[in-house]
Amino acid sequence: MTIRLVIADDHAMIRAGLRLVAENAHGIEVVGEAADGGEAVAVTRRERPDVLLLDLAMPDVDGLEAARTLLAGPAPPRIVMLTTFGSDENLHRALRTGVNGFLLKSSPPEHLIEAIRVAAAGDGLIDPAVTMRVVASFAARPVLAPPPELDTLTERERDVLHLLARGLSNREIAAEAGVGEATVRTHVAQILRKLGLRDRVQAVVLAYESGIVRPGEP
Amino acid sequence: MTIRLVIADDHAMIRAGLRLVAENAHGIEVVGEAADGGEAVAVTRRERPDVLLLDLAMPDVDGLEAARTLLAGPAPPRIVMLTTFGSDENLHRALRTGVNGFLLKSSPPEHLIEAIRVAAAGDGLIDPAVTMRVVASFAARPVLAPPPELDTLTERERDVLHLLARGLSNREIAAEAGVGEATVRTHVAQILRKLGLRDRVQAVVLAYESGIVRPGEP
DNA sequence: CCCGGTCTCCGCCGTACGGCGGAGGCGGCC
DNA sequence: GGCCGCCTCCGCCGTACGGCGGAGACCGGG
Repeated sequence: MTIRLVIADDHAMIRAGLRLVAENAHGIEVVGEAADGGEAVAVTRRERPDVLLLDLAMPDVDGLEAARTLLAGPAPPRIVMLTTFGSDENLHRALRTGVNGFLLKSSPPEHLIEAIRVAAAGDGLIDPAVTMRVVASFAARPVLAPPPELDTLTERERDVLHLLARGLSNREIAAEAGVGEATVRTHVAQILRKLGLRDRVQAVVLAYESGIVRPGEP
Repeated sequence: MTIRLVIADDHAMIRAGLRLVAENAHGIEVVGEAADGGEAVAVTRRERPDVLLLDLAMPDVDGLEAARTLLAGPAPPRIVMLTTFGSDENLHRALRTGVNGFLLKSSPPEHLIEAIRVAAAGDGLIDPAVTMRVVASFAARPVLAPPPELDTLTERERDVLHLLARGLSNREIAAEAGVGEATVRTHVAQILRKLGLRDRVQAVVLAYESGIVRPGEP
């Protein structure tokens, strides 16, 4: 079960180098090449490789665009994104498309082989040189700036705050929590008082900013 | 320039195994061991290793707590977090503390050696088996799925939405945007109508969920 | 030229919200 | 037993909010 690989890069020289590295490894077979994003999509759809090695910056249709197109389509390949410079922009956008690998061209060839094998298995590999930036994007957000007197809230009040932060009205919160609307009013008032907020809108903002609720976590 | 390593794990057997693996590699010297988080902090502060290999789940003070303590202190070590089970909770919390490595115990020993070397160099390595979950946590936050009719908002309406999402009242938005309160009311009403929302609270929620505003980005 | 969209404002009106004070029940703690 | 915190509710009241309809000004395009 050799890994079928397509290489996409706008520089013929680089393609040749990548091909050499890939073919030198056991169990990897290069089944196609492409010089821009459009070709990459076409060749990938024709050859159906296990893994697509995709340069990020290419003329015409770039790697990101090609990745988006392929990953949105049927039976997408595993994609290892390759780039010269690991800017935050590139990194984040690549990760958002859902690639299985993100490598700098400055990485040693073994990393490339490893990334291809990892991607073929459905796992993922991020270049160690940029991994800490990914980590930082987690650390930057949250919880390091601990919610001020948030632990002064009682359990019930935290419940209400969670529902509040979903955009529910007092009536809906009451229904959800199985209590009366008057009770919810009391809780909300208490929350606002304890946290020094003016209204429920500010409570929602605080909930997101403090990490009590996170985008995409229902 | 050998890498000085401290190993922290509550199971003596595991510690012995990790020590064997580490000492079998060239350029790594084990200078200390710890059986819980408290010890890990103490030994690390005494030995000042380049890298601390830290089990996540330990009695008393766990690995996360130890990592937080050390990373908040002076001259923190590079930390490689080790865990049996790569739950999302563990992963996210570890990354938030700012560790340089996150490895599952099911990984091959070479990965461990690689992670230690990478961490010592100040870079980072995330276990390929969980990397796609990290990637997914980027993909989950869209920009890829921008709420459909969000682009139907006019520029002014988007301005107002941004201010709205900061928790401002109509009056404050008016002052901030340099228009009358009545105008803001019109814009807000229009925003709610276009996006099919009931009130400003839901607008704030949508703003965060859709990535129009992000926690920590004023 | 007139039409459509945007931005700016106005008034009216019903309502959800938030502040205030108060009350009863229940459990833990001294 | 007494105290205190939490949870549960109630009423009163002022206000910010949101829906509705309308208006004038500007600007671009058909």
